[in-house]
Amino acid sequence: MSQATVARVFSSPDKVAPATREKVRAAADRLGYVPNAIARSLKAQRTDIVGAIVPAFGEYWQHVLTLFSRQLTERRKQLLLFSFAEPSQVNDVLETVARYRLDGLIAASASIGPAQLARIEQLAMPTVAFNQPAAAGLVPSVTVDNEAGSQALAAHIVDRGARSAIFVGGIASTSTDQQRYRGAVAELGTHGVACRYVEAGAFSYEAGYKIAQHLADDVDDRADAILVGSDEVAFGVVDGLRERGIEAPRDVLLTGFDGLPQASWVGYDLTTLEQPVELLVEHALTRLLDDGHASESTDVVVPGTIRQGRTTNA
Amino acid sequence: MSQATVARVFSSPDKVAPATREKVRAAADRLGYVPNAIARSLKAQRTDIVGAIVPAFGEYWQHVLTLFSRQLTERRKQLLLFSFAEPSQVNDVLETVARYRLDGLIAASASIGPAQLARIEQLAMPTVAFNQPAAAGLVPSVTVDNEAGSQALAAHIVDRGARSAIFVGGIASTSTDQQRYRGAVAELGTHGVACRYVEAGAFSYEAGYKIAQHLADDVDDRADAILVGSDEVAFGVVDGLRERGIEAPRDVLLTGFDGLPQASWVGYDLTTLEQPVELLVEHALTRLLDDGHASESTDVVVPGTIRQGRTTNA
DNA sequence: TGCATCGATGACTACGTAGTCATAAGGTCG
DNA sequence: CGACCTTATGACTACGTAGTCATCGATGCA
Repeated sequence: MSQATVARVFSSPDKVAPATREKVRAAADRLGYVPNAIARSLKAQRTDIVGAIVPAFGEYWQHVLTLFSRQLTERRKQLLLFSFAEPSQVNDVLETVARYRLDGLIAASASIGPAQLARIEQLAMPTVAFNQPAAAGLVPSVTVDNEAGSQALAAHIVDRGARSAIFVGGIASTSTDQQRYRGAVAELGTHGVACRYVEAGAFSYEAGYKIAQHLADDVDDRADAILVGSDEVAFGVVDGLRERGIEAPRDVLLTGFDGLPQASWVGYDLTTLEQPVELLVEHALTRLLDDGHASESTDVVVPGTIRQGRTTNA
Repeated sequence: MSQATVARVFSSPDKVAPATREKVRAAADRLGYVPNAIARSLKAQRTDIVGAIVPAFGEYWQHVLTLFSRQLTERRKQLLLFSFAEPSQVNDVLETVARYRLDGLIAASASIGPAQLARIEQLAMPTVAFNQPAAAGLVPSVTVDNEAGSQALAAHIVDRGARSAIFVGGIASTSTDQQRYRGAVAELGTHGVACRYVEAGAFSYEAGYKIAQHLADDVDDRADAILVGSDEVAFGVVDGLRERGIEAPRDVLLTGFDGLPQASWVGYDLTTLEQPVELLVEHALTRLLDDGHASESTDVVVPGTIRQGRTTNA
């Protein structure tokens, strides 16, 4: 047996005579031999690994990651996770990413700014920005239609009789927040409904909970409807308002954004814009792995659908 | 400049004269050179990557994974994710795992049976079974103290006046279910309280929701308390019962197990056994990466603490 | 029987790094 | 000022694979 034959048995078995193949297989079993993917990657210049740069927190990202992992497994690829707790860590993370010659990179975080995107560009690694509108034009991107989604939600609450509204965002400087707010304002404007922006300070349950109590205490400034920029924050808002005796939809109409599984939980039953996450992930991976030619438009925007929950049942 | 000098600049900079170092750095910047981690791994027989085999579903695993990723990032290691939707996929996954020469492997799923653990053993890869009691003795493991936790919860509800109880598990054949049920039965037994086991059929919100409605409809078989084997199922149970007009703690005492973030959300405010997940993860990684000598006991069991929520506020 | 063809296999090499050893340049001290 | 030591650098090799090319035996056909 030569090393070459063994290699063939594991990489292109049909090029080896069946008898030899079996002998090699048996010997491998006996000796506990397993092909070395590292060496294979070095030689083949292909790792079968896709990297993902994501924030270390947040229900939404956990949910998305799970889907990426599932779909990658189906394609016989692995997911290498690069998570970061602080935006300041992103640069370090990028340098680490650069060292692994990944087959593709998923950039999923508002903390990845233009400078970082430029660095990614340099790496000459197939990249997709996932739900990060600010990256559009700089890097191929796949995004849910934030503006249209927000417009739909706004139209929905106007339809339910809202004459005043507040938009609760997570972090004002993020492009998702801006797009979602803009969509809401645009639609509400055509109906003569004003909409103030309020910043919760984070994309977290706790931030939503706190800001809701402030809103509740500020009696001068009640609104018919509260549009929350993301589901996780919305859950906090729902609970914070409840704490003050304000219940949706009785006292206020309330919507989220994202369509997390928990939004369907009966305890919240939130009206929200459901992202077609499976589809988004599929688009992202197609773009990353199958494409090659940038023939099609590099920025994909996929519409979401309204999930009608109890919180806007007038 | 020789290749050797360049290598030194990136792996042990202090062995290179400052002037040379800067020249190399500058040239690298100019040419876009980045060290190749794949080649490095091949040579060094060390990948700086830790693998994790986890189910593709479930809030709990998402939560744990996030923590692993965070702690690994601090140790300058990466997390390579191997997720599977069906238990039948585990064998395939294991073969893939074997090919990557990982620095360590986290086996976290009840679907990894003795046969699979034996295979893992063969790989001669540092391994830790995470919250998978059945692996104890076969592979080093880190687990929360399921029995003691369940006992504590049982004592708690007895203290709150429960005279009858039901245990709602996810999947009866899993070792976590069994340990948690056993703990409950043991403690309740000493107080003369019977405790039936009911299987939800999955570790999911939906399973809990459905089983709760069955329980509610079975009027002959009401109990003072329901001990649910995991938080995610418990959320479903809470909502399923509410749907039938049964509210905790008014009509029944209710507890979960795990201590997910959502348990603290005011909407549920669940009494549950909080796992010290940070600590568990730390133990797991220490065992995996720092240890080397199996001097200390290989099976670590860490106690949890009760989180007192509204659902047992008699 | 001789020649062309084809399938199976082996020898060899490159992928990019890190460690070993050798070598050259500079510095110290008697 | 020379023997010795230190520091910086280069040449070389192995890690385990896959692809290229060469080799060899068998088969088919005239």
